[in-house]
Formats: sequence, structure tokens, C-alpha cells
Amino acid sequence: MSDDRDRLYTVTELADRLGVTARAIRFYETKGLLSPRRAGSTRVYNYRDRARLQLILRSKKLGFSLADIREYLDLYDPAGGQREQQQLLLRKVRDRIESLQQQQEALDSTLSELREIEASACRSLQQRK
Amino acid sequence: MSDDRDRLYTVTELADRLGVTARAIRFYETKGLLSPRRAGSTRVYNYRDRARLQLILRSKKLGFSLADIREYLDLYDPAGGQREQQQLLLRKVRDRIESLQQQQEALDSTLSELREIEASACRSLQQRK
DNA sequence: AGGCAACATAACGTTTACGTCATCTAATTG
DNA sequence: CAATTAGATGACGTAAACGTTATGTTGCCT
Repeated sequence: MSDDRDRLYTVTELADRLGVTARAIRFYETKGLLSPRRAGSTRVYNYRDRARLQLILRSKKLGFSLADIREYLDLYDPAGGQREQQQLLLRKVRDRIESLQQQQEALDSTLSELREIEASACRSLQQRK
Repeated sequence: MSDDRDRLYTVTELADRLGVTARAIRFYETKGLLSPRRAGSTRVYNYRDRARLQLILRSKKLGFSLADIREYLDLYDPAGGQREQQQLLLRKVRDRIESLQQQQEALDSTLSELREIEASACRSLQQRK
């Protein structure tokens, strides 16, 4: 079907496709967010790597730090099939959910404060002319 | 009325009152956000300085950079730029609102994904024993 | 063979918002 | 008067997320 799945990319190819620099991609790798295979010393990215990078970029655009993203990705990974692993995963997921809920609340209140400021700035501009 | 208006503060007094460090306050000064008078070499802050610093801190909490804040504060000086100031404020606030809304969406979708992961981890633990 | 284009690593530079010394000086206090 | 205490530079440190050389290596084309 989608021959896309079989495509392989070099850093710069992938970088161009996704609109980032090769440097950035290599940097993500040093941060443990990516781990492409190698052909000699050259990085070779496959479909999964591409998808992973896209996920990273989306998350970034939306304000998550690379550390955040990494933690998040780690929750997806192999995660081992063992009971111990599953329990650990569950705990981590729950912790993460809790902390994200707190972020959500903080975000909400910041937003409503900003909306009030916006409204009052609007009024004051409307009135004065 | 409010004798508060006559109070003067040293850096550390002001810092303690507003819950920041003296270092931070001095730093804001180097960035042109504050310019207290001096008694010899010692900084002396008055009511206005205090109000200004409070404004700075509130803005920071809402996610604006010191550069943003400075831009805004700079428009206050000429006794007439009020209108421009309000317009700038409105622009910046709206930008910020937009970016926070995007973050909010990202957070929401991340949260629901995590909840699915949680559910499936739960099931898999339940089933296996 | 020669040479460019693309890849790689290493390492220093940049911005933001301060923290953390190290030193110095002026003013208060026992 | 000596010792604290406060305040003032000045300079280096820090974390995040890369940008920017510098330098080296390799594969491919003519």
C-alpha cells in the first residue's frame, strides 16, 4: 500500500521534510528522543522514526519541553510485557496524568485572567475614541 | 490617607514584601524595568517603584518575558502614549491567549491519550491476574 | 585521480532569568 | 574601636534548545 512505509531518510532529508534543521534532530537524539539505525556512521531514519519525530514536533509547538516529551514517549515504548513493568507503567502514567491535570488548572486560570485583561483593554480603547 | 504612599524600601525589604529575591530586582533594573532613586549608592524604592514591580511580577506570572514587559512599560513615560500602550497590551495579550489556547488543546489531547493508556494498562493487569 | 557534496563529531556561542560566590564599602552596634 | 550587618558591583554558573563554526571522513561523479 503506502510505499511511504518503506522509505528511508538521511538526517537532512528528514529535516527538510519536517521543516527543522538536521542539527535539531541530532540534538533530540542526544537527548534520547530518537535512536535511528546507522549505516556505518550515517543515521538512517525509517517510517517509525519519522512518525516519532512528528509527534515530538507537534508536542513542542504546543509548549512541552523536550524533557516532558521524553517522559511521555517513554510511556509509549516497549514498556516490557512483564507484570512489574506494567505496574510501573501504570504508576507513571497516573503520576503524569495528575501533573498534567494540575497544569491544566493553572492554564485555565491564567487564561481567564488574560481574557479579563483583554476585555478591559478593549473597553478602554473603545471608550477613549 | 494611605501612609503607605510615603514608605520607602531597600531592595531586600521590597524583595521580601513581594516575594522575590533582591538579586531579581537588581536584575530587572539592569534590564531597564526599574530605576529607583539612590541614597549614596543604596537603592531607595518608593510607592511607585513598588507598584511597578508588582506589575512586572504579575505580568511574569502570566507568561510574558521581561522584554515584553519592558516594551509595555516604556510606553508609559511620555504623558500621552496611553493609547499606544493599550493597543500594545491588547496585541500581546491576544497573542498570549492564542498560544495558551493551543497549549490547552494539546494538553487535553495528551490527557485523553494517557487515560487510554491507563485504561489499557489496567485491563492488562486485571486479566493476567 | 581529484574534488565536491553530504555526513559525522567536537566544541564553543546564544538567549532568558536569575543564582551564587567573591570583594568592597558604608553604617550601625556592643 | 572592632565587629556585624546591609547594600553594591562584578563575574562566573545554570538550564534549555539549539545555531554556528571547525575539522574530519566518505561516497560518488567525471
